[in-house]
Amino acid sequence: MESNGGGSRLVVTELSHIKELVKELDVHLGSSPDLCKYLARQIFTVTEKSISMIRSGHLGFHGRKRSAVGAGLDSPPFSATPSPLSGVSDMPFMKNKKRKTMEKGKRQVRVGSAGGGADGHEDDGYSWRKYGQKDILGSQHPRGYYRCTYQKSQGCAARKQVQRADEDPSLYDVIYNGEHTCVHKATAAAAAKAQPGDARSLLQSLSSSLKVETEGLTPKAQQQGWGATTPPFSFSSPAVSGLTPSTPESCFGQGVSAPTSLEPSPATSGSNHLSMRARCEFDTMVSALMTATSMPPPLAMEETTFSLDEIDLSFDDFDVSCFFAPDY
DNA sequence: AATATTTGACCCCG
DNA sequence: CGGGGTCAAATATT
Repeated sequence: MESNGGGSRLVVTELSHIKELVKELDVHLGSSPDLCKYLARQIFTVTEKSISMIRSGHLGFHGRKRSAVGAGLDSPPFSATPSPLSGVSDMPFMKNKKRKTMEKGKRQVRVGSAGGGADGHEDDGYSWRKYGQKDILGSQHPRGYYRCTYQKSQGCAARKQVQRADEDPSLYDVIYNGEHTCVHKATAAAAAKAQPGDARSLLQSLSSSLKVETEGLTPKAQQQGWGATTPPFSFSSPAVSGLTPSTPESCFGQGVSAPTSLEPSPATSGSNHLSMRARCEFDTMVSALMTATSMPPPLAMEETTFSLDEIDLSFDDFDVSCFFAPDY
């Protein structure tokens, strides 16, 4: 449906936006440990790099494989700013409306529903549980109230409100309230402050985040957990396989549970975005890993440099292995 | 049986 | 008092 030219431009636009979001995150994150800031900066850097890569045509877009991105997996574990997908506009909407200074700690975004399912809105990467719905005065559509699924198990206080826009039913206004304290966000924290020697947890975080990226694309194996089916990404490393996560589920409440259909939606501009993002995440995590473990002695990466093509490949095979050479 | 959603009641605040 | 956010019992789903 889309030409490659327009596609890449779209990607650039998209990434630029992510860049903006990250910038904002960097600001809003003033209350969090500066390590998070560091991570945010990393993401920013990588994003920029990616953009320049695309600009220089370094990566020809093989517009193959319409990986259904209908359910936009997004918001990397360490991103406190949920950024659903395509239509995220920070809030330049709400024109001459009586802007009621939003309380601090709230973030509002408008997202498009694209292929998020005939009824539902976009999946932002977290799993939510609806706890209420209310008709709002002056609004045609009711407002839904959600809280993080892990509020009970992990005390995650994140909440959000979703309301369909009156003007354009294909858009939703989402107000996020509170930060995620569940593993998803904890992933970042873990990555940031992991002490040397705690590399295994980092690797786990990494793999879990990559898993999140992949999950929505898995035609089969949409089962959660690692055991049963082939994990989206397998990490071959004595250090890791050695400890064999007792119960990955208990370690991190597994990633997205994409309630939205995995139907092969037209995938307007999907795969590339995803690939890019997966790569960005990977890079970020890797650098965090290296930093946290003080690169030199602990871990030495061997094949951590899989390119976009390889990642894309993984979407086909679901069998990409990363070899972390533990020299100890 | 365990979990998620629906929906009216309840509560707080302007 | 009334709007909007949350609770929780009843249902629906898995």
